[in-house]
Amino acid sequence: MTLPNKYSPKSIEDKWYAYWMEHGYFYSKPDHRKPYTIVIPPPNVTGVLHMGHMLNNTIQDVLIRRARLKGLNACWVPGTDHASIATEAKVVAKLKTQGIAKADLSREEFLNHAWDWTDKHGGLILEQLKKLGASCDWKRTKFTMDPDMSESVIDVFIDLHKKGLIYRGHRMVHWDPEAKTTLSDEEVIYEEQQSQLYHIQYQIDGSNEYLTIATTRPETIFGDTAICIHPDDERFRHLKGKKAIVPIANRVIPIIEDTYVEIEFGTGCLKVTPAHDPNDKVLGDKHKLEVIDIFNDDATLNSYGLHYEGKDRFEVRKQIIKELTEIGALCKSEPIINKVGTSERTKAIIEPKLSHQWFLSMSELVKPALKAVFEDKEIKLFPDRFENTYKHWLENIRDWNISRQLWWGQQIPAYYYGDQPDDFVVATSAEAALKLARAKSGNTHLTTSDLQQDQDVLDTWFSSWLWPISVFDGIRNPENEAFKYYYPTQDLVTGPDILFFWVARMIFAGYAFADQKPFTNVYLTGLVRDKQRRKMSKSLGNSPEPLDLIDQFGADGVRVGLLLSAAAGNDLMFDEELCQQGRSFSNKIWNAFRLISGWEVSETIEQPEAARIGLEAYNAVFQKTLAEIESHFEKYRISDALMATYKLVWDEFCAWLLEIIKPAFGEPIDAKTYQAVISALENNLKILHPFMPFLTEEIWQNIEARTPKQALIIAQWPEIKSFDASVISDYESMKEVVSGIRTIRAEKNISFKEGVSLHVINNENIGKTYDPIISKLTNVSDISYTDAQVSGALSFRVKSNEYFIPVSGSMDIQEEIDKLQAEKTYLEGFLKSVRAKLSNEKFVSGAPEAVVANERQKEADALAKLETLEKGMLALKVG
RNA sequence: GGGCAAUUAGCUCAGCUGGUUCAGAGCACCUCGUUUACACCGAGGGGGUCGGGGGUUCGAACCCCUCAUUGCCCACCA
Repeated sequence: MTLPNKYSPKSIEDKWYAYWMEHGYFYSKPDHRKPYTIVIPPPNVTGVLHMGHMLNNTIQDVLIRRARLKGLNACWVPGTDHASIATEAKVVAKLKTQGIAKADLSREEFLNHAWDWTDKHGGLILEQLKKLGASCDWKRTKFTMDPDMSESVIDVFIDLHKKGLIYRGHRMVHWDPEAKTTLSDEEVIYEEQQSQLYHIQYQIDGSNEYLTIATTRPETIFGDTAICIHPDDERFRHLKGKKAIVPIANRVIPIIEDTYVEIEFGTGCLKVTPAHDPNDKVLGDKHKLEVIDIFNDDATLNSYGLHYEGKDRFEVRKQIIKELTEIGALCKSEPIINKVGTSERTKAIIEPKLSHQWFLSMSELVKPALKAVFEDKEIKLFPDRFENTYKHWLENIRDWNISRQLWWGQQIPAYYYGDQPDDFVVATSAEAALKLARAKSGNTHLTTSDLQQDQDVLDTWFSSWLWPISVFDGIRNPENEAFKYYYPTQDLVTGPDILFFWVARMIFAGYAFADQKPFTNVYLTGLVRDKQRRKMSKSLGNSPEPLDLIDQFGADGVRVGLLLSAAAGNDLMFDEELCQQGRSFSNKIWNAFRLISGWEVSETIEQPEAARIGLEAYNAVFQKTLAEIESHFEKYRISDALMATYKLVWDEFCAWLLEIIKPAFGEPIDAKTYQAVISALENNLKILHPFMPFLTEEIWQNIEARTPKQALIIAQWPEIKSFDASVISDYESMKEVVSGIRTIRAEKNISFKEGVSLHVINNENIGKTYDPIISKLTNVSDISYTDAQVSGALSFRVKSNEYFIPVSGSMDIQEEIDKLQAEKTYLEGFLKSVRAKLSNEKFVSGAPEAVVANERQKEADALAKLETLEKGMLALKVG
């Protein structure tokens, strides 16, 4: 069998993914094993894969594959989210290109378009995840608008309404004039912007005096229903109880007093617009002011805007400034930096708007979620600093506006039967609603045609907060086997940007509807940024196409590249070079396998001593590393786990072990060594598999023919065994010796082909165990032990041992002496500092015994080495 | 305005409970190398007063104070 000298992932990846699917390794059903469950953060159904998905799904796949290898019943539930506002916006935009306006469609027609779009594009992202190697249980794929999922949402709504936690309220909410819907507090992003603060004069009614207010929103003067001053403000004392005239509108409004006004800010006078500012609304309620809403749903002015009716708010701002200037009402304007709320989805500037909306009361739901993290500690966040953020948000939470003026989503199951705000009932169907409505109204003549279902849908997050429960049908059918087995799930992997939107709310839902936490560990990834720390975005064009990367570097290479520098919670500065490193690593492993597979095995030759010792030492190193990897995984330090694996395979396995056991060119290898190295390779493939599933399966299946039951994906994680630390420490000393010899060869340009001899003054009394390895790796023809300095030789020291390599011809004695002198100077300094510590009474008495003993050991070692050095220098000078 | 975090080699970051992991890793860089797995390689090498200042301690990258810079989250000041 001849293998290509480069690993080529393309055909191999598709082959093994198909094989895994064919044999159902991803599928999970309840059995006697312990479950290990992850639910995917469902991407938007019409979304495409971006680097953030790549990172966070790679991590999930690593966790799932590792769990599978460790013998757990691993179940990774995939799915998609209907993403109400985002999807609806896309559908509206698409219809627009076809010349169709949403307003011209009935709800039903629009939803047909939306479903068409979903069927056409939906799930594309899941297909992309397969290219990455994601081992999801595809049979369990869910969509947040699957009939059973929607039913769960409605059930929960009705339940919460019954409990009085969901209520309808007339409140000031965030209005997105572009999507024409309200948004929750979390969906509003505040952005700083450069604005103007306009000073506008209002005439005092029945006087020639003027009063000046300051505002950033002059277009809202049409909604003014008062002017507010501070009761202690001397400047305006004489205006108490008077009225002012709104310019242009020429309406007369009262001048009120409230301590809310900052005397220092602006002019100390505030215009009050209760319909369009949350603070003004509070003032308005307090002082019983009139509320004048001047905007249409798209933020154009309505009839209250007089001659500006029908014009957009920002257009009106420009024009009204002009008009105010012309009539002399504008005294000045000054630049000011303020924050404006924008819609997370449409980027439109939010308009505060008073309207009837549905709210979910949060104060009770929050309690168990705080307890779970801070008292019972049954949910952990990684990194834990996010727990602070979580706490702060939970403790300051306000009621959740869950209604959206959209069509794409679960329609609110409220049915109106009359004109009063209270004339509605909540029920699963119109029929059920009718019964309730008749009972509530006392009107037995009501028919379904008298009922009008609420036109709004629920916030997307009102369905995704149920995700870990509803994917197992735990809302509708809490006693079902799957739910009882898989819930609560173990790990959740997601970005910190949806900590509030999703993670916290899932915790609320878990305790509220399943009486249990939804998951135990939350791993928060960082954001993927580009080299210049910019966020990756379509508009910047700095986001690589994930599938192209996979094409170029292989899925394994990309996975490794992403994980190498992705500590939990840390942003990832993505650079294709990382993927290159991943690809190189794939290639390195591939070639290690090529080397081994090319060996001819002989049953008759004996195992060389070097191989025996090398394997023994390597196995100890493997065990040590395995323990480190376990510890990294326990702390969710995934990139550290990968790095430990990387070094084990590249350095310990390839660079040291394979070189040690490698038979001479054309010679066969003994069977014993071969078996051992195959077994070592297999163990490596197992620990590599979570990171690099395709390559490892390919090599695994190439080592020997395997039945489907023997596939690597379902193999057993290597057993953890104890190891002898002294073996490792001697092995490390050996490496230093090898390195010393190599340095001399490199410095003196002695070719590897040219054999050299090595003389050792064995002060350390190290056994000769490793001599065969030293000989083999450095082409040392003979090693002799001596007590005396060797003249005409270059030397180096490992611990207090001294090593000499005689060189033919002359050598630069002075250079050697200088080298020794430099080592000596360093060592003397070191010794001085160690002794300073040891002669310090407080250190000796204060520090733990082990630390003091350690310092004494350092002192002894340094002294021994110094002696060696001095002897060496003397010999050089004499010689 | 409040809170959280970060600042260690050219870059990205480890450094977990203050002391044998104590100044590290990977990449990049420099020199050398067609040795029979791999140049997506090998061998060797250079490079940091651990952001500044102060303190606690026998001992500080690590704890405390302070300043600076950066990032993130939260907050209704027109």
